[in-house]
Amino acid sequence: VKTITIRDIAKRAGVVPSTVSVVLNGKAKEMRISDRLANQIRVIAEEMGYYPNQTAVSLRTGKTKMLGLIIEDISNIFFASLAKIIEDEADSIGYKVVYCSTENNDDKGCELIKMLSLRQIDGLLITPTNGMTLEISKLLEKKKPVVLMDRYFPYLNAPCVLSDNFTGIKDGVEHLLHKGHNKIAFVTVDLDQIQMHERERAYFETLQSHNIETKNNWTLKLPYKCKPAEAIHKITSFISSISGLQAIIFATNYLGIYGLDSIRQLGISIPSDLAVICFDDHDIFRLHTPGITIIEQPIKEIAMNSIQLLMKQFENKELAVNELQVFKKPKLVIRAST
Amino acid sequence: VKTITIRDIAKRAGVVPSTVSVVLNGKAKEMRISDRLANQIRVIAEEMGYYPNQTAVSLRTGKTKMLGLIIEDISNIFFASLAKIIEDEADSIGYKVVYCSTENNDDKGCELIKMLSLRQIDGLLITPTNGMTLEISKLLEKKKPVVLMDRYFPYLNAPCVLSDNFTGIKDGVEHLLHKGHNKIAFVTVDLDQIQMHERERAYFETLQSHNIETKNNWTLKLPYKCKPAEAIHKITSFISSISGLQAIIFATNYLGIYGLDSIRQLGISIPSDLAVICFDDHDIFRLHTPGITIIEQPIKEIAMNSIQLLMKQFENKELAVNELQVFKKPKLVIRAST
DNA sequence: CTGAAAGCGCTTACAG
DNA sequence: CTGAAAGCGCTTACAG
Repeated sequence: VKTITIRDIAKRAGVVPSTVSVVLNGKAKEMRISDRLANQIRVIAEEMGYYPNQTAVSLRTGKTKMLGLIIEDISNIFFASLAKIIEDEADSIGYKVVYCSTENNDDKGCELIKMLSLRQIDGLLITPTNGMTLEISKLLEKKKPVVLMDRYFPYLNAPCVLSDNFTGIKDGVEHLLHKGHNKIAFVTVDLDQIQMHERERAYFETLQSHNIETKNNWTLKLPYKCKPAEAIHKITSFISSISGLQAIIFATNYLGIYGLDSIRQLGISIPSDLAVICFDDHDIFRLHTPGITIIEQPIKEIAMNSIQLLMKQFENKELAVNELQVFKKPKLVIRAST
Repeated sequence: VKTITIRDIAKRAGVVPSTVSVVLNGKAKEMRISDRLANQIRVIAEEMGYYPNQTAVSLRTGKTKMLGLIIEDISNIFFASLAKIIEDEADSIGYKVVYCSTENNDDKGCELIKMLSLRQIDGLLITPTNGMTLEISKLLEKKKPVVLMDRYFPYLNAPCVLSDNFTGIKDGVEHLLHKGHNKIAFVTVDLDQIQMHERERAYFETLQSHNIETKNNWTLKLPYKCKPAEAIHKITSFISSISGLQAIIFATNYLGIYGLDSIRQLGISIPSDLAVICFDDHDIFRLHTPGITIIEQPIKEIAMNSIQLLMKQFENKELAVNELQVFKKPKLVIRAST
């Protein structure tokens, strides 16, 4: 099956290919081509079922109308949700998106940036790993449109859109304090990522600013990629090790799931009025967690804002300083308990 | 920042661009280019940080090394999991993947096929909606490599890789019968998709083949995109409407989640020994469902097999008849109860 | 108003 | 062994 090109149409219309190109790109007026001829060309193109070869267009124009989405893991519900909103937004401006998972592996992440660059991707949305700093700074030098999401590098002048992790946890802590819970534990994950640091910092600083006692052994740091059984065990013994515990904050929902489930599953006796707050990634989990308070990630806001920042770069607009680091505040959602 | 092309290297090496191309494509031997020169060219390319422009390669060769993944919704954990495995598999053979969500909308699905085609995508992996039949048959005509996943059209000769939904439910039913449960309800979703029909058929036929009574009002069909609250309500009253109910099968995990959660959440009194089986999509859910039996979707097998079938088509191999419709059997996973 | 030409960066058949 | 040329399908600056 031969594909229809601009030449085929030109031949049929009795004009030269460039005329067809001009018409089909809506520049007929500009080039003062008669309406009659322009229309005729459009009709023929339609009849012949012509679609421009995007590869050829890309080679010529240098634009692929494709976005690269580099995330930790597409099968993770947080990133999958992000991916959906990004797909929708990209679609609305005529872009398709190529996704790639870093699996939090620096080398893989850097490789992905290279791969996508040589495919002439127009812009990159990245949830970076720490080891990607250099590669990202190269992109910035090349003026390649790029937006970091969810994580950022303090010393890199890259546009980024983030959860306001600090305020999220701060709000959570203050919610608990307001309810009269002063003895609050904190469960997090041992990941050297800025967002995890921010959450931990918020936990300590908020309590301190309210003159509430904090103790290091009220904090549990689970290894990244901790096996569920191990996580459950550690969380359980952690909880029972603190007498008079009134509340617990899970700094990631991943742990939250294991944690809450573990509690139910093992039937551990914890105070039935233990207040639980969990940093959350997605809607779906809320169904499973009656009685807990969710710090809801502003996924939609992050995704939409990221695309906007990318578009500004496409238009060669300078980003204002206050657009370089955008913080989207999580929302506290209180689930009715059973 | 100027990008390095084959010409720059040629100039530096004192040869003509085609020589560089030949060497860099590993055809130096073939073209009887001296090892010394070949090496020199490779070194220069390396030094200059050369990467071939994929767009140009694509235009010339007609291959983009990109796959299109058309699914219902990337934010759905089933498809996200599929997407991850497909990403990995594609990566291992040097392909990137562009994803698009149909949202079960026929028009959108057809549009996506067109969009991806004009981007010269090398092959398509599709979980089709019913209305995509025509567009897919066009692809087949054009000999465009395509594999349908998870769903298929009985009258379309397209390669497809599917869950063996019938056997999955059949195994589930027989598992229940074996345990001595004869009064089994079935909760499904009102979607005109072949896999849902197969699951329902398996429920009825398996019971009938064992001479077990079935009644139509032991089946609940929820509307697609039923709101959680509504689903919970319907499932709850459905369960309590059947006296002496011994077991229940959820034909999708989506419902399963709502269903099980609803039971807990509303504290409805159901027989504590009610056996529950749920068609499942992904690992993560199993954590939430102690005591139920999962019919586990063979996601990994489907994804890997699909890529293989696509590759065969890339190599212009004819597919054997038994490769045209591949059924991957779900696995029964019995979760320890609390 | 319209046409001829150059060129995006590459690969490959062809000629020496 | 190596080089010159054509061409993938398009867009755009240029010339009439």
